[in-house]
Amino acid sequence: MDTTTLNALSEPNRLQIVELLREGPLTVGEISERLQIRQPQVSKHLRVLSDAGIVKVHADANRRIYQLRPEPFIQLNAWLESYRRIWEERFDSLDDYLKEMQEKEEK
Amino acid sequence: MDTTTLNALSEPNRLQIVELLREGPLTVGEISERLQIRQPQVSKHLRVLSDAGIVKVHADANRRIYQLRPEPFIQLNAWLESYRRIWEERFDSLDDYLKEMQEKEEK
DNA sequence: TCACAATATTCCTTTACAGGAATATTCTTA
DNA sequence: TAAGAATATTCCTGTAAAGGAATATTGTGA
Repeated sequence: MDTTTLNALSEPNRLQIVELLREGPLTVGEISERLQIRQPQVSKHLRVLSDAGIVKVHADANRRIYQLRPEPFIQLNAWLESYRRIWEERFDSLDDYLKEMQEKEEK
Repeated sequence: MDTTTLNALSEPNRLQIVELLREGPLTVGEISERLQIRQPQVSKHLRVLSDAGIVKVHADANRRIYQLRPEPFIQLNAWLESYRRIWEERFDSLDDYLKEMQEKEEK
């Protein structure tokens, strides 16, 4: 797992943009209006999201339509899978660790 | 979704620590050694992870055993769920958007 | 071609935060 | 109780990055 996706999503305004785009593609102006963020900042955030591969652009006249790309989410999901055992695990792994420590000390 | 979890995970060294802890609980010293990061930095990163609720500590003599907490991962997974339709969706949502735009202009 | 609309970029300032080094704290054991 | 582990904290410095304001760019339609 590389941190570019997480990093891009960790900025509050950027996360808001992503959550908004979850409902469907939007123009820069629409995003700016809906979120009450000035247009230049929206463009900058979209740039970061685009560089991270989280959104893609489609030119339509002099508008730019932004939409989410599925890949990073699929990737994130795959990464999370490897942690699934942590919350499905019935036994307390801390006990295991302490037992191990004890065994080492007995040697 | 709040950004504290994402923010904590977006730092490369911190992510490494989390990935290491995925295998089981570890001491500060063990983390420091395994990842070749100086102890004070490890402690600092663990502090951030702890504040974010990603890890919990268990005192054992003068050692501190850190281990992952499941909650943030469960939460992250739930959040990701809401994006699942994006990558499972068969139809191209961009086309829908363009059609909507066209309809609006015809009015 | 010109004026305007939509978007991107640049420059500046401020703030958050990571790492280094040193030191403080806490616990154990001899 | 003193010394030494293991860990946490503090202070400092450098750097990345976010927001504001202004401006550049690109495309459209008259």
